[in-house]
Amino acid sequence: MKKSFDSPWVRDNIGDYRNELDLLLKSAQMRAYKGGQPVYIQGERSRTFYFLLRGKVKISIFREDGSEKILAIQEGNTFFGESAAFDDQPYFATATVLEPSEIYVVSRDALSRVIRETPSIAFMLMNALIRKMRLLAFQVEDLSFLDAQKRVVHILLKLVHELGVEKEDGLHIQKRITHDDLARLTGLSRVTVTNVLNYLEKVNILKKRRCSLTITDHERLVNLLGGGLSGEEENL
DNA sequence: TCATTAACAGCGG
DNA sequence: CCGCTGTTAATGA
Repeated sequence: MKKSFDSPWVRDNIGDYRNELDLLLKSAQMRAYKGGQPVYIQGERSRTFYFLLRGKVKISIFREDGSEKILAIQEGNTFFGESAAFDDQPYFATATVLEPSEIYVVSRDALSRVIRETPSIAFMLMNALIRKMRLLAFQVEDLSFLDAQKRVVHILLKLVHELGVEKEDGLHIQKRITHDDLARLTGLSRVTVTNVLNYLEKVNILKKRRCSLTITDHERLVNLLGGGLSGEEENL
């Protein structure tokens, strides 16, 4: 078994389905989006879904008071809004473009047409959907069972696994991530995230600069998470 | 006890 | 100037 490192930072949904993707995108329309624009909003009904070719999109759930739970941050070669391809329920989340992006718009009708000719296109989408389902399930697990410190530790492990780069002083997370981002990803308050990060720095597990983190002692970070997570590898 | 909200000050790009 | 961070006080489960 592998550790549950599926990161909310989603970077490729395609895998071995290059040909299927090309066929699908032939019947899609490309649009350019500026940063800050919404692609769709929670509650909207639509018969179109999206493929992010290049750029960055945030998928999140907002409440009336403005608080936000980030479900995923997606970069190039990923699908989003897939629910609209399959049923008539409104979108359950909001998709916001974070930087200038090129996005293909695919209609449900076009999808069912190309699936009839090339059924493996359906498997491509199922593959993307299952990966997101797993990602969401792991977030539900953390929200249900982990305390604040472990939630921060786990998101750090996921991010470092997905985005980590070896540096002289440790594993560096090569993305601009604020304490606020971590709070919205983990369902914690910013104060709590800052406190945990300060503690981890005090005990020499990581170094932080503004918007940047370096893990200097990965092993002890893993130990802080402790056992008990499903899918976690046993080292006997 | 642990975490949250609100508020504010200092830092720095 | 504005966004990010560190910190405190008050409040709640």
